[in-house]
Amino acid sequence: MSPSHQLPKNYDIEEVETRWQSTWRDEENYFDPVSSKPQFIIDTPPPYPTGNFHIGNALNWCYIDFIARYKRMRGYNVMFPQGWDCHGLPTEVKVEETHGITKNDVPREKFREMCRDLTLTNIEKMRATMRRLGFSTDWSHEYITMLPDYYRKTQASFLQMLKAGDIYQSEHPVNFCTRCETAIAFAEVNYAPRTTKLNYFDFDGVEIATTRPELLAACVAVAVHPDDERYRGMKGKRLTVPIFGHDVPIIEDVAVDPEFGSGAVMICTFGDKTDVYWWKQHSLDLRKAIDRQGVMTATAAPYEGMTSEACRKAILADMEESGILKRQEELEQRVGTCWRCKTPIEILSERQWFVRVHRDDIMDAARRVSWTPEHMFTRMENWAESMEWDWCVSRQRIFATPIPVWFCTACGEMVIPAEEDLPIDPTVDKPKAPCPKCGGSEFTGEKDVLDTWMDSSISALHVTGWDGTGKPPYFPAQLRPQGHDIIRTWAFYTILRAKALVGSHPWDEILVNGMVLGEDGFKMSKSRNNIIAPEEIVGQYGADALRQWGAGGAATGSDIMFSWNDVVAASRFQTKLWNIFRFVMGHLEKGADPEAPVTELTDRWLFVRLSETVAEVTAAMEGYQFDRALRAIREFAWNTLADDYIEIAKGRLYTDDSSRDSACSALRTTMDVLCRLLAPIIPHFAEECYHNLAGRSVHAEAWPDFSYTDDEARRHGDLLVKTIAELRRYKHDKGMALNAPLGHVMIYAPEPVDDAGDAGRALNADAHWSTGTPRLEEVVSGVDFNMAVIGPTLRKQARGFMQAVEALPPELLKNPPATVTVDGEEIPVPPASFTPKVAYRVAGEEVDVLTLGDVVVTIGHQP
RNA sequence: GGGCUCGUGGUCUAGCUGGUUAUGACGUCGCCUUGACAUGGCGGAGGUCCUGAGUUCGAAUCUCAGCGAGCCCA
Repeated sequence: MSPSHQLPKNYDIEEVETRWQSTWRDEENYFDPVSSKPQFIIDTPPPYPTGNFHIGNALNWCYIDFIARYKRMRGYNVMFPQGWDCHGLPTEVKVEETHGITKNDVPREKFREMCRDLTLTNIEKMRATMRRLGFSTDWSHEYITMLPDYYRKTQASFLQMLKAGDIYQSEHPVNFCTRCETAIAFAEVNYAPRTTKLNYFDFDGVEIATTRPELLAACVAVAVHPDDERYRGMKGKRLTVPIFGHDVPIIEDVAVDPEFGSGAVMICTFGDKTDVYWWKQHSLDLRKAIDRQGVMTATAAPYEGMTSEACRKAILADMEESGILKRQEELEQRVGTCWRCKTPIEILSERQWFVRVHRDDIMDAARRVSWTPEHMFTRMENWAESMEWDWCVSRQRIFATPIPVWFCTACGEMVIPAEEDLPIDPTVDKPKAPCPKCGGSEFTGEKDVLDTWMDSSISALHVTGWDGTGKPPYFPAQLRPQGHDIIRTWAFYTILRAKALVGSHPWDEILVNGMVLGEDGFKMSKSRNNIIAPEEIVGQYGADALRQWGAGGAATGSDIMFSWNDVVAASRFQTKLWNIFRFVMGHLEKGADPEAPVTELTDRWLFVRLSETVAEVTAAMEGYQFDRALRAIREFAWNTLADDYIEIAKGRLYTDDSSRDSACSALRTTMDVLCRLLAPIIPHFAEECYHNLAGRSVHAEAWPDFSYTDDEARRHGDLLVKTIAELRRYKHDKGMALNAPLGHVMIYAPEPVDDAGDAGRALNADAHWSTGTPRLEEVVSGVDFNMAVIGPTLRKQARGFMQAVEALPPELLKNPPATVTVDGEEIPVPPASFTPKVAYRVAGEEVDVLTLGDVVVTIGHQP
């Protein structure tokens, strides 16, 4: 017999999920600008449109979607926008590759157009994946940073900060990638280990150790530690630089490490960050030996025109030949590299644009944000404390937001556009008025463009309705979800910009998610061949299974290993739920009074458990602990509902008894609540069930407000479940089938229990409850201590007390004395500090006896 | 070198403010085709809770040190 006449036996994941995805309407997820509900705006991460929505994105978006759906059910006016952070080098590189050109082969605007075309194609691919994962995105709040509507705001934000003095241009050493031919920010520098040679050579009589001999031409001083006896009295002397012949001073500085190399270091402009520090501290000269392409300049003649690599070899060869190279040592070092292309960065002094970093302001704002997990705040703090230079925001690239300024050709005055004229491209557009200083009409547009983080760091302003000035109408956003890998960039810069432009923190809360690792425990990468694409998972097990993996795979915030096991377990859970649901629907279809009250013990017990589950899941969702939420739901559905409740109440459902209606009501309510609890995590499955149950969409329903207390039902129900479990074990141990008939069963409990016959039907036995005492011989076999009472009450005497109690004669264990003797001292026996363990012996009758706590069960041998 | 996180049966994992059968999943072994489900049910085996010291009547849980892993930064 089919349990339900309406529902198919198998849950067809692909069919159900795609059916609902084509049924749901985008409008259902739109933020309502005139709603009276409290707002919940999520400042979602705008991914880089690579064309692949990878599994790390998927995890992040699962979290966001759980929250968005949950908050909607809790009555919030939710905004779940979708941005695309388009600008940047990878797209330029891809375009160059695909078209077989370099950026300078075509006009700038043509190149940008190619980049835009590629980006739009990629966005389309990623949108498709996102839809298949069932995210409740508000597509009416999509933003694309490369389009005029958005980069107009980026330019407006630039001008506002420029006018406020928070942006300035200056010649200053910057990190420079010679392959990308652009300046980059510290946040874009990664450090990679590498083995290099430390070269010792004779520098006009002083031994110097350096890893960068090619920078000899850029040497501007030699530094030693002031306490270093070897160089006592050398300060102020001048040395002649080998090969190049210019003079440099000897200086003293405590930052020199006397233990490293020879204790004397040559300062070049610039070998590393420390050189910049010394250069500033001691007002040294500037000698540029390497240019933007990484090629030696005229300063480095006769090595001019060589790459720095070739120059290094040539200089070392020349040093060796002239006998000044003394020896070389292997050295492990960590070298700064460009995060996009892995090329070692150079530090070049360049005219660039900078954003002022007001560290204390930023940290004040960061402290007003609630961080989950809390320790992620420390990362922000550490990063802010280590910032030494301002944020370099200019880039010498093409596909990016143009810096909207011109310079007067005649007098050099900087001219900026009016806000209403934005967006502009200063290399194409012209100022509308002559130069205010000299009246000149010839201008040069700024060719530099902005760091892409200048685009994405105003996302919080954009989604809260910013139009380029003033305070956004919905500011601040409620939540920023993001990965911990971009705390030093996106989170840091967003706080910086919100503080600078609006004067306050951008969001109330930030939820930081972990990284997804491959099944082997390592970061997913092509070289390890451990990449799993979301499409692969969805194709086999569906979006809901992937979402369950995201919810349950790890505690929110910690890194999560991908595991096919978890996905399979997730899909099995859905199968189990589907069978539960079919079973329930089958019984509801057979007819049941929907208004019938829930009266029977087992049914009321189920409600108690359901009520506890709702409380637990709600608390977990409030704290973004999706793993706890899912675990509580699974535990309830699989163990409490399926294994315990249904197995016990099943027999009653097949009767015509009036108590059947009570069970049907309990099941109807339970399925209703369960669907709502599941809705944020597995929206397709929950929708399919709920529609069959209630004929409406579960996603338009409120979060369940189910609260039920019934102490008696809880006590008696627990007793019933425990007793039946024990009798199942009894049958199992006897080698009986679980549905095999059992003889006369008497359950002696301390309180009268009315189970409506459930125990008898579940056990296929003639079962009766009694408060009497079985006529059995009772034997005290030991004692159970209640440490939660004994520990705090007796402290150091606890051990002695327990020994004293164990020594008591059996009859005193059943009727405890007022005091016991511990170390010769009479101490009072705390109430409820122990209970005797009681065993029962058969007294004449041929019965088996089971004891569980204070319940005794006797089982007759034959029916 | 500094900071952060973590170290629990074969594998992955829960265990937040300390309390005596340490959770679950996968795997494994045995029994059961019971009127929702064999993608199932019931039961079992399997753990020095990384190591050492300390605090405590009591430590997987708190403190310190060590070892190891990952991430971030110098």
